[in-house]
Amino acid sequence: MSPTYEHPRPALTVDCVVFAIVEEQLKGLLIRRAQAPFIDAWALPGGFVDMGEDLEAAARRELEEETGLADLFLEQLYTFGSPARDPRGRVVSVAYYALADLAGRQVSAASDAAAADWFAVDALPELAFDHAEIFACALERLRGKVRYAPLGFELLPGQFTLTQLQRLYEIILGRELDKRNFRRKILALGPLVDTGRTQRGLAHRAPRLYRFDRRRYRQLERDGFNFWL
Amino acid sequence: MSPTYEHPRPALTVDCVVFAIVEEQLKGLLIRRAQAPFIDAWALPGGFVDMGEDLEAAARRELEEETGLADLFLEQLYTFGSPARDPRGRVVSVAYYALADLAGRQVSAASDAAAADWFAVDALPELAFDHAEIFACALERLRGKVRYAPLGFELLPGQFTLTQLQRLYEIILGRELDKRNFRRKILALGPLVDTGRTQRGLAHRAPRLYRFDRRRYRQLERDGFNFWL
DNA sequence: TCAGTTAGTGTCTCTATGACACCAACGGTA
DNA sequence: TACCGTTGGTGTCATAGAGACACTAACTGA
Repeated sequence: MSPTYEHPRPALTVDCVVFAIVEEQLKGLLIRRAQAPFIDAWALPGGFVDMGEDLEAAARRELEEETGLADLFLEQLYTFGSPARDPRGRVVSVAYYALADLAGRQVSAASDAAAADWFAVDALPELAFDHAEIFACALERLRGKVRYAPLGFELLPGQFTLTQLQRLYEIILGRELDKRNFRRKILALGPLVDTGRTQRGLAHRAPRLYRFDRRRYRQLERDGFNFWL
Repeated sequence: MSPTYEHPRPALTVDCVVFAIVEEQLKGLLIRRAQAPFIDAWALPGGFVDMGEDLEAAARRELEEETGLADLFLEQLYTFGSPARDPRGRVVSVAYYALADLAGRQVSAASDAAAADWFAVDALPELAFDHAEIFACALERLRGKVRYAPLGFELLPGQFTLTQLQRLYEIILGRELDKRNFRRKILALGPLVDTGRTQRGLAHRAPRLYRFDRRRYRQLERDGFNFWL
């Protein structure tokens, strides 16, 4: 009844919730808006999707433009489309969440952003649009999915110690875990391999470095097994 | 840099994957398209989102217009936005999946659909656009989520027997379950309550009827517990 | 070399899961 | 009305997984 080209169209944006472990806390990345509406307010990095551009590509582009971060783990979260969510008019936003390993990456405000900074997930400032809702949705997803999918490794550098890994899970899940039980279980899963290297240079006993073997994980996944904590 | 109104806009649609148990099989609902492109091809029910209309509302509207089904459990699935997924131009589609209890509902083709029918999920015809991919995504989600969320009950009428419930899980998961273990576990969870009624009129012993108590389930969920099979 | 701190390891108990077989109750039919 | 066929409903035992728990080893810096 209604050919495509006649239909009135909502505008389409992408928004990204980026998580990282910073200073022993789970934090999210926000930018300070340099434009109206909500000028000077904190918001999620994101922006309009270009014609001919894939949604995920748009999310990656906006993320890099506004924060300098590239090549992160990125997954679609949910699409927010309440008619009144943007004062400029009808704007539908496809939200993504991303995980960054903190290993010395520097975030740099750029493009439409006047500043970019990390905020503890339970101490966010007021956010523009419905971004608080999007953020909450992403956090819930992360906390839920980390229990049955190997997301945690995306927040660590390629090689890491078991203590780091355990701390990471404790931070995300918000409760303490038993060291011996944690190690027993996580090593029994299989895809964690000892690199043979140790981390020297710290005061105290040098811990072994492990890495996560994605090939082995995919194999186990196919055989149908149960993750996890 | 780019005010909303100047930005070129993709068209926005919703598509729905509707599941039900029909003739002891998990089936999905498809419509036969009455319009170009893909005229006469089987496709998912769906269509363009109106300006000012919420996304979920659009999904429900299209579903009712094209199949006559209303008031189903409906949840957002994923948003598909490859630039080339629609030959008419850039069309982004927000996909939903729905669960219908088969209790005598009749589907009726209407509006843009020339016909509507149920197909076993492992014996689908060729589908229009990228609808085969959307369908596969929905099926994977259903099979995954049914194991840790009480989706199964949405596929049954308000009162049901434990045998029906067990059959349902066997059909979705594709494997047989032990009757005694199934009952032990599912009753131990709590939110399943005996209505005191039995289903009479069949040949053979009259089974008890149970219902799923959502209030009680939400309570357990808050206390943080682990579902499930 | 010693003090301080983190890394790394095994056992036991309890709970959850999976395998397994029989009697009960109803309707239909002879 | 009795009996046959079919589905409904129940308990135990053996095994595996999860959680609680404390000490020794190894490194750095003073």
